[in-house]
Formats: sequence, structure tokens, C-alpha cells
Amino acid sequence: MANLLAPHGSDVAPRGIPAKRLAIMREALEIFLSDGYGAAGIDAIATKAGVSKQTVYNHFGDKQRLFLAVVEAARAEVDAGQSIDDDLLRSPADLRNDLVRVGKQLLRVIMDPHISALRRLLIAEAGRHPEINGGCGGASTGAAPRLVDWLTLRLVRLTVQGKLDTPDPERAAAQFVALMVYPGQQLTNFGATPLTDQQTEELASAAADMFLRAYRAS
Amino acid sequence: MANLLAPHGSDVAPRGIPAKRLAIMREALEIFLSDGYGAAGIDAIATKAGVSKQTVYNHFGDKQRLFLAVVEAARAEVDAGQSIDDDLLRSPADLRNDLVRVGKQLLRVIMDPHISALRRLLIAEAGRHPEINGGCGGASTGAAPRLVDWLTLRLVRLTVQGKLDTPDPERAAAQFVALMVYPGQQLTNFGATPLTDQQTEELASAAADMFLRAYRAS
Amino acid sequence: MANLLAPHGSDVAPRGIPAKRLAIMREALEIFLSDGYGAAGIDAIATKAGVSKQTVYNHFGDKQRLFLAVVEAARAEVDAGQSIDDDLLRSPADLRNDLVRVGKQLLRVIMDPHISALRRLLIAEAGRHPEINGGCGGASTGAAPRLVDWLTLRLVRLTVQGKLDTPDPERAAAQFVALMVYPGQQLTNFGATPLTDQQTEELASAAADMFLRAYRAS
Amino acid sequence: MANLLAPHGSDVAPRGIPAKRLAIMREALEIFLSDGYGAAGIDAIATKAGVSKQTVYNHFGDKQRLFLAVVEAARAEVDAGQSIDDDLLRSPADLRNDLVRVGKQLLRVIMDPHISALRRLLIAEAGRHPEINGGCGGASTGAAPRLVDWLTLRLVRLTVQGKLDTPDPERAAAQFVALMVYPGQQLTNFGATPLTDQQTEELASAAADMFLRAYRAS
DNA sequence: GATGAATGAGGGTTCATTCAT
DNA sequence: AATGAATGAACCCTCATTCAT
Repeated sequence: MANLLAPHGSDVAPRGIPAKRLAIMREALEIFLSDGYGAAGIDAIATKAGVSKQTVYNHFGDKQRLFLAVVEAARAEVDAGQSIDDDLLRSPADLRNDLVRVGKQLLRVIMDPHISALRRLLIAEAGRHPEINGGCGGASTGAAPRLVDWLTLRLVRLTVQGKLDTPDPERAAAQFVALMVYPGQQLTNFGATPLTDQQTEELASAAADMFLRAYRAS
Repeated sequence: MANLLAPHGSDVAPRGIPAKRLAIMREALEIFLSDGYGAAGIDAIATKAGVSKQTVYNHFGDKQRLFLAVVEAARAEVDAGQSIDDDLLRSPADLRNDLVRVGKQLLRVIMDPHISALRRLLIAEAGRHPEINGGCGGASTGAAPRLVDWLTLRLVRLTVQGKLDTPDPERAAAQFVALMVYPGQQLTNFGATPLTDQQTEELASAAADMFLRAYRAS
Repeated sequence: MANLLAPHGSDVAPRGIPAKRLAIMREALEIFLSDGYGAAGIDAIATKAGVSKQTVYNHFGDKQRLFLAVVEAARAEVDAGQSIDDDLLRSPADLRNDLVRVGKQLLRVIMDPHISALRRLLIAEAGRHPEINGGCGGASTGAAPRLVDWLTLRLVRLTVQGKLDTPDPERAAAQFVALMVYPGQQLTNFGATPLTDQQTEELASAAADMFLRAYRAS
Repeated sequence: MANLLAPHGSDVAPRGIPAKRLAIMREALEIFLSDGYGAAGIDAIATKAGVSKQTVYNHFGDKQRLFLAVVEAARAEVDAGQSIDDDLLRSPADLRNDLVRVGKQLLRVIMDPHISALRRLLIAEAGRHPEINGGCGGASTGAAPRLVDWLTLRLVRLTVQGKLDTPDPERAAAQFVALMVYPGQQLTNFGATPLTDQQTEELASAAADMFLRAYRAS
């Protein structure tokens, strides 16, 4: 995996991607994230990547295509990297406790500074670069479809086990995410400022509490 | 009120704000919203407002201060303009029905194209312009604190009436908003594409259902 | 008159044309003439004119419009500046001698290095800048319609006087010009190398001789 | 012969010229003619010729040498291709008629769009590329020395036959050409716009008429 | 002989900003 | 309070050219 968001250490070109191309993408992502599309300068990207400006153009054609390539790669990497401790919610002794722990992990993943920055960038440029959305709806803005899928599976199992009563498990999973993430984004300006541990705890708790009030098997 | 988001009709300067200053702010907002801060050009703003470029500088000092002034005014206007039908959830015969109607109105307000565009702009620039947040936390990014306050009041009353059981009404209100708005933003790329009537209906229904499962008085 | 082709002395703005604008035009003409449109650089023009590059753009919009403005002004100046000794061919004692002297003056005007350079530029860019021709046909490429008119008048008068027999004086005038100018251009690569005095003499003589053989009254 | 100006059909390399070299020259000529030397891009030439940019450099060294090679080949081809119906002016029953027909053929050859484009290019770049003129004077700018030679021969013969009286047949031939070609170039901006049939007819007639007035044997 | 990758310099153009009036 | 003219820096992009293969 390309590891675009990693520190600049690993110069190994992963998928046969030439090292220079990778370097360009890494620096481009960093600059796009911090400056936005409009204020990002090809010159700065090239310099930071240690290549000539024209090399950037040889590889990507123009600024917009560079942007799209970088964003696509970053999104793929984010999607691939998200995961939650697989032991949770499997056969929980303390259901609320597991829910809270899942919630905290979800928040840590979704509110991760790099991911949040990417999300802010995507939100900002969505209107100006329609190609940015691969038809997959809002999921593309950096939400966590894979996490929702993972959670859905767990809810189905818990419902079968008689511990929950979720008439529509996928919807319930999405609701659990919404209950935490939305206020989390409000509190942090979409990740611009970090979420404290205490806030994380409170958000996860509140979400778990409402979730259990609504869906715990009676 | 300045009416920045209104069509260019009313040339009357409201609160003693000079007409030219108002024109500048109006056009600046429009351009900032459509192009973003970085790509917006003072020249274009001045031209569209029918004034000299230097007049813009005379009034606002520089681009950043113009941006902040415009954003602040727009936010104030948005905050002042949000309202919900005051008859709802007062003493509802059909509680779920009222909740759904409140939800739909909330969605219409929050997902309004102008407001969404402003929110996207704020999210995009939040990291680059720290002054944008006046210490009021996430609320400033276009959420609806007033709406939450309004809803909290209703929930308190309904709980007193014995129709609901909300241990923390303010939290419950915020949760109700989150349940609708978060998926709404996901579906529409934060308002870049409009929400259909059917989607609105479904989001409000799903939120009301979960809300009632969690908080209806037993 | 703007005096674009003159040495850089006279900083007086003639027709209310601002001095900087005039300086830009003067240097632009010089660079366009020596480098051609494509190779001419706005940067060099601005520097030589002692202004900022942006000032050039403020005045002329873009390179093409600058080019057209400069060419138009130069052409107007050339058209206004061409003249021939008015005593010639008035009531000539020695018709051939006057014809030769007119021919030599014509050649000197038409083969003037500055004018030739302008003509080469116009010829080179005619295909790429259609606006360059003001509908006046080939005359616009730097030929000498005014000189032809002047000569036509003389031929009419001489025919009336019975000294010539020109059935179509305007055509005869144009023919006299063609007889000299065409070989003159061939010999000098359209003015890129100067015409020697001897060549001038021979061309004028040959043209006069043929002209008289064709049109002298019998 | 290289057939540079022909449509891209014949891929046979004629004189042992490698096919790729020929393709490069062909496309280079086309681009030089349409864009001029300065605006022509090696990249575009290589792409259109279906070779790598470096191949162009391997063959021609640099842009200037490519330009000179191409121009030289094109000029050779033009010189070789010009010819006039050999029956004309041999022993004409109607001298004026033959002269007019010769004039029209001359005009068609000299005002041919490809040849005119080449002439404009040569005129434009003559000042910047001194090597362009192989010491052969004005003939190099696309005039028709071979045609003048051909015509001279005819005039000598007609003078011997007593039908004409040309004291200097070569000069007379050049004059005949000048009388047509110069106004033809003026009318068409040196071939940028085509000459109509009627214009051709008129030019040839006028030239023939003056020519006969001057040189018909009395 | 042919290529893809890379380069430094420069292209035209627009930026936010200031000065004189 | 408002303007037109001017600026230096930076923008994205393309140029002719070379190196390693």
C-alpha cells in the first residue's frame, strides 16, 4: 500500500509505483491538505518532492489531475486502513462496555487528524471538482462505510443472540456512528482541533446509552 | 438585518451600513462561497460590486479581514433566520407525526443550499483562519444551536407532561439533530447536491423512530 | 503623431496618450519587429519600457491586443509619413528623368528598413491574426496606396497634357510601382538587407524605360 | 524527390531517406508553416510524426537545424515542381492570348497556397536566420527563377522571330512576372487568402496588355 | 537509431496590495 | 470615501534540451 500519509521514511516504491511519482504524491497530498486546492502551488510540491516542476507535469498532466490522483489514492488508503478490534461485540459480557469501546475506536479512526484533514479538503472541493465522487454518495467524503459494515454484522449477530432488537441493523449501525461522529465534528470543527480523551469518552457513552435505550432487547 | 444572502434587490442600506459596503459584502460572500477563499479574487468582487478595487481595501483592509467580516455577517444572518413552526410538539396528539414534521423542517433549514455552501466554506477554511471560530465551538460551523435550544425546550415540556422520558433533554435534542443531519450531509456531499423529498422523509422518519424507541415514556 | 518609430528621445505624449503607454508601444514595436510575435516576450517589453509587466496588461489586456494596437499605430504612422517631392512630374522638361527620380524616391520610402520590417512582420502574422487586415486588401500590408494615388494624379495630368497615353492611369501607376518594388523585394529579402544606390538606380531606370515604352504618347 | 508537401500517403522513403526522418520533416514543415518558427514546438512535431522527441534531436541536432533542413528541402521541392505548359509562346498565332495564358499559369504556380505559406515563412524568418539564403538572392524567397528563365527563352525566340522587340529579354521576363505577382500578393496578403479566378484573369490581362504596349514589335 | 524520464528557464497571465489624486 | 494607475511576486504551464537505457 502506498502509505501516502506516513512520514517520509519508507522510500520503497510499493506497487511498482516509481519512487519519484510516489514522492510527488506524498508532498502534493500534504500541501493540498494544509493549503487547499486553490492555494497549493505546483512549484512548492515539486520542490518539496525533490523533483523539477516539469516532472510533476510529465507524470500528472495538470494540477487538477494531480489533485484527483492524490485524493483518490489517499481515499483508498484510508478506506483500507480502517479497522476495529475484532474481539469487540462478539459475545460481550458487558454489552454497554463493548459498545462504548467500539465507539471510542470509531471516533479515533474517524476523527484522526489526517483523515479529518482529507475530509475537510473533500468537502471544500466537492463542489468544484465533480469527478471527486465516484458515485458512492456521501461515503466518499471520508466517512466509514467499512466500519458501518463491520458494525452491521455485529448487530445482526447480537440480535440473533437475542441481546439486541434492531429491526434494521444497517440503519442502526449508521445511527450509532452518527450519534458520535456528528457532535464530534461539531466540537472539533471537523477535526481541525483534536478531540480530548474526555470528550471521546462522553460522546461514546452518550451514543451507547441512547443506542441501548432504543435497541436493547427487552 | 443585512440580508446578505438575498437576491440583489434591496439597495437600501439597513443599519446605517453604507450601500457600497453592503454591495461589496454581498458580492464577496457570493464569490467566496462559489470559489473558496483562495481562488476568490478581490478584483472580481470589486467589479461585481460596482466599486473600485481600492474601495474594497478602504473598507476592509485586506482580503482576510474582508473574508472574516463577510463570514461573520453571513453566520449572524443564518443564525437569526432559522426557525421552526412554533405549534409543533406543543401538545401533540400524534407525537411521532410531530417529531417527523419537526425533523423535516430541521433538515430543510440545515440543508438549505446557501447555508450548506457557507458551512462547506467554513469547514474548508477553519484550519487556515483560526479567528473564524469565536470560541463558540462547533456550533459556529453552521450547525443550529438555536434549533437545538428550541427543541430542548419542547423535550423538557414533553417530559414534564409525561409523554417522553429524556434524562438529559439537551443531549436528546442534539441526538435527534445528529440522527438526521449526519446522514443527510453524507448523502449530499454536505449540501453540494440537494436532498430529495423522499430522502428527507426517510431521514426524519428513521430519526423519529429511533428517538421514540429510546425516549418515549413507558 | 505618435512617432513610434523614432528614437526614444521625445517623451512628450502626443495625442494625450500617456507617456507610459507610449513607451510600452514603442518598445513593443521594436521587439515585435526584431523577434516576431511568437518569440517576443512581454517581460522584455515591460523591462525595456521601464514599467512593470502588469502595467502592460492593465493597458492592453493581453499579448494579442497589444500586438494589434502596436501594429495599427505603426501602420497609421507609416501611412501618414509617406510623401514624394511634390515638384516632380508636374510639368517635366525631361519626362524620363522625372520618372526615374520619382521611382528612386518611391523605392527609398517603400524599402525603408523600418517599413520593410513592419511589412515582414505583417506578412508573417497575417495568417495567424486575421484582425490585422482592415478590409483594405493588400494595401494594408505596408504597400503604398497613398503613393499610388499621388502618382495616379500625376499620370492623369500628363495624359491630359498629351505627354502620356495611359488608358487606365490608376492601373498604370500601380504597374510602375510593381515594376520597381517587386524586384527590389526579391533582391533584399523584403528589406532584410539594404538596397544599394546602384540597385536603386537600375530598378528605377528599368521601370521608367518600360513604362515609357508602354505609355508615352506617340 | 521527398514530396514533403504531399498528403501523408506515400510512406516510401524515396532517396534512401529513412521513413521516420521523412515523417519528421513532413510534420515539421506543416507545423512551421502554420505556426511559424517561434511558436512551433518540437514536442508537437515529434508527436504528430509518431516518434519520440529525442529521435528528432538525434536526427537534426536542434530546432534551428531542423528548421533549416526542412526549409531547404521544401524549397528544393518547390523549385523542382514548377513548370509551364511548354507549347505556349512557341509560335503563337495570337500572341496576347498566349501571354495571358502563360500569366495565368505563372500566377497559379506562384500563388499556390503551399508555396505562398512557405514564402511567408521565409520572409518572416529571413532576418532571424541568415543561413536561410544560399547566396541566390531574392530567388530564395520563393520566387520563380526557373520560370523567369523559361520565359526569357521564349522572349528571345519571339524577338528573333520579329514578333517582339525586347532589348533585354531577361529583364522583360522579370518585368512580366512582377506586373502580375506583385499585385497578386497585395490582393491576397501574400497568399493568405486565395486569388479568385476573376482576379487571376484580370491580373494576367493587365500585365499582358502593358507588356505588349511596351515590347510588341512595331 | 530509438526511447521515457527528467531538467532549468521562461512563457503569458493574475494575484493582493499600494500610491497619488 | 472613492478612484485609476502601478507594482512585485507568484501563478500554472510549456519550452528546447539532455541523460540513462
